Amino acid sequence: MRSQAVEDYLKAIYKLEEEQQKAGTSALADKLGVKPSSVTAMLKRLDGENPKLVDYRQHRGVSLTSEGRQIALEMTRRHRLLERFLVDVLGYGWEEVHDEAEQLEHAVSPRFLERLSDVLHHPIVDPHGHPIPGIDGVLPEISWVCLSDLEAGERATLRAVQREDSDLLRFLSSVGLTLGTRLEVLEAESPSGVRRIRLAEGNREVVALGDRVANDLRVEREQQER
Amino acid sequence: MRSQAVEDYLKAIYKLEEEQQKAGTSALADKLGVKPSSVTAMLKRLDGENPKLVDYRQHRGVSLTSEGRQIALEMTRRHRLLERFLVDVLGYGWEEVHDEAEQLEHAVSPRFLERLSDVLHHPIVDPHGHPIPGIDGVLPEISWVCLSDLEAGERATLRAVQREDSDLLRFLSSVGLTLGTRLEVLEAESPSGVRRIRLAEGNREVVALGDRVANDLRVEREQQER
DNA sequence: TTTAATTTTTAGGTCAATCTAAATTATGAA
DNA sequence: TTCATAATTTAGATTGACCTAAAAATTAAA
Repeated sequence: MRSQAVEDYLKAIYKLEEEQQKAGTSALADKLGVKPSSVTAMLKRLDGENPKLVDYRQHRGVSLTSEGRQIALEMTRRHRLLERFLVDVLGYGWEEVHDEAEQLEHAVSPRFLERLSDVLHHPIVDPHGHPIPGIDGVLPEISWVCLSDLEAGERATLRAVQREDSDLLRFLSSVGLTLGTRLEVLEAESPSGVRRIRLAEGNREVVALGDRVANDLRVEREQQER
Repeated sequence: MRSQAVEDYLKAIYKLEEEQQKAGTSALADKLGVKPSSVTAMLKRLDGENPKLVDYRQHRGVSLTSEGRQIALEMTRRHRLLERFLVDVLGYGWEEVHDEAEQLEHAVSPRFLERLSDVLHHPIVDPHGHPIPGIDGVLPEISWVCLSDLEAGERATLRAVQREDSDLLRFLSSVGLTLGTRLEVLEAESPSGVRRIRLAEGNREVVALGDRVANDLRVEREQQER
């Protein structure tokens, strides 16, 4: 129990719950890169074991028990602190850290992690802007909105990217859209699905973004001056 | 292939070869904490697979092929660099690092390791004084001798401790015998198996050491002044 | 509401890494 | 050299995590 596989399943269920998609067998299979039949088998195990880590009912999906959520949050803390370490100390790019952290998160001890958190001065977000759960499993509250919620003319600061996709991340870096960058929405919400924004600093480049991407970018709204 | 288990077996065989004990089935079983029958099974696999990682003949022990040694050296590099990191960056004590590194060494990528080596300024010994193999698998040549090779009256500097034993390491720290400490041999080679040395710095404490321990401490001889 | 399509589960297998118990092979002391 | 002891290997099982193919349940469309 508490094998690497178990940790991965709990994390995947947690992520689906977070995205408020209901965690079904095949959604999980997809995330984990295994066949649905394997998922069914594992869910039965996790439901039937002591301690019970998930609530699973046939054909009805699965959810985490509080023990299960506890572990998922711990894994998330590990993952995100490790990503910070990779970027801040080892000089990785933000698009390169995911897979490495994915491996390391299963290997580090609680001891290691707390030392690391000290050395990094207890960061509250990872390199993509995702909040890092505390040791107590509490997520810092952060009130950012989707870039797609902004109207034309609004200004905001890029705070997070909700996708682990190194091509996207590389693209964002290449146009100067890194965390903390201020921007202004030129055109929002068009039927074509294309938005246009302008960087408020540096080269003031204009960037076109698809609607899916606009949905994955989280920004901090700026006070509207009038 | 190249599972955690495989990496552990190769490392264990390497260590036995290094200590010039012949690598027999049960010596390996001991080191690895498994039953001899499991070792036999694994050795057959490692011998029969492509690439062939060990030379194994029934009842006759096992040795590493150059591919096998290559991997064992890589694991050793990982282990020792990670130990340095734990001590130098995370502030672990030298007696606390072994188990943590044991886990991490299987999880870090080559990329990670080279970045780490950069950040640590390419150390050539781990916190216990053991040489760290280069990326090319070459061990830095170091000419240290056993403390037990010294005659009474000789002076030397402690350079390495050849045992992963946290009680021993804690003891050494507690009497001030850390790496780099200068010392003088007061009594050597007595039939009782007890040696007495004096620290050449600080409190100049006199320490009694058993013969097994004296064998595990490596020192750099000082030029005899006369 | 009936059926077709999709999703999920069951049944039965594989593979790596371990185990126990029994059989075999080596070794060393008399 | 012989035989008892110790070391090693074989045989056969187990466990976790996965698979494929077939069966069953759910969902959505006609």
